[in-house]
Amino acid sequence: MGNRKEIELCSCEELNLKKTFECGQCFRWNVNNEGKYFGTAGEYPAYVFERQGKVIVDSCAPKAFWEYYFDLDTDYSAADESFRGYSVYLDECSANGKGIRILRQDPWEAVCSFIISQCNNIKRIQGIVERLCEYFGEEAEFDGKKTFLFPSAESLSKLEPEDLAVIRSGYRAEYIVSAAKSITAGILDLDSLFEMDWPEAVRTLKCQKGIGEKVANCIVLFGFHHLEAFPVDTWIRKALKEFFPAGFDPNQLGPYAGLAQQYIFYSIRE
DNA sequence: CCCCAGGCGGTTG
DNA sequence: CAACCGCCTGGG
Repeated sequence: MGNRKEIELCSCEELNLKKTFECGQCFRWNVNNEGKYFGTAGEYPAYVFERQGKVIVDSCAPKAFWEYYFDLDTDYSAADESFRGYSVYLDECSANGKGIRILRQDPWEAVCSFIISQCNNIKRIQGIVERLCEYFGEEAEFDGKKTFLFPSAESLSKLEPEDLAVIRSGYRAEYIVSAAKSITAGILDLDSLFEMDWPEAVRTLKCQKGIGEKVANCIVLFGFHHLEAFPVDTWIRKALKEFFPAGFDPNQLGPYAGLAQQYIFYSIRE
C-alpha cells in the first residue's frame, strides 16, 4: 500500500463518473457535499472526482489499479461501433449513455452484492451492503475517517444466516452465507471463472444456491468482465418488450452486449 | 391496510 | 416445461 496521492486518470469523456457509478453496477460509491465520490474498490478507499475536464483519483492505490478498475484499456469507441445500427433505439441509448464504463469489481464483492440485489431497489441494496461492511468488514482509515472494507468470503463463511439479521437482508442472508461457505470450502472456485467462457461461467455460478440466471449474468459482467453477458431484469424486460415487440436476442449484439445492456438500463432509469 | 420491488427455489400440473 | 407462490424487508 503506497502513500496517499492524487492521480490524473483520464478525460471526463472517456469516463463519466455519474453515469458509471449510478447505473446500478456498483453500490459503494456515494457523492459527498463537495461533489466528490467516496467509495472503496478492493482494499482501497478513495475519492474520485472531476477537475478541469479530467478524472482525478485520490487514494493509496497505484495508477494501474484504477486503470484496471475503470477498464481504461478497453476501446469503448470500437465497442460502441460493434452494435451500432442494430436498432435506432439502441443507438439512442448508446449516445445517451456515452461515458459509462463496465467496472472490474472484486469478484467476491460482485457475487455477494448481486445476491443481495434480487428483488430489491438500489437504495436498499446500498444500505444492506453498507451494513454488511460495517458489521463484518475490516476497519480501515482514510482522510482521517473510519471506513470499512468489504468482508471476505472466509470471514462470512464462519457465520450462520441468523448472524446476518443486523444487516436486514431478509431471506438473502441464507444465500450469502451459503456462497461464502462454498467459496471457502473450494466448492465454488471464483478464480476459475476468469478462464471460462461466458456460458460456462454462468452455468457454474447457477449451481450455487441463491444465484439464478439474472444474478449470474450480473456477476460475470461486473465481476469477471464477461462483456457478452446481458442481464435481463424487470426494467430491461419492459424496455425490450416495448422497443423490440417482434422479439429480441441479446446474442446478436455480439461480444459487447453487456455494454449495450448498461446503455439501455441507464436510459430507462434516467 | 395492501401491494410490490433490478429473483430464486420449490412445488405443482 | 410453465405457472405459481412464499420469502425478509422497506417504501408507496
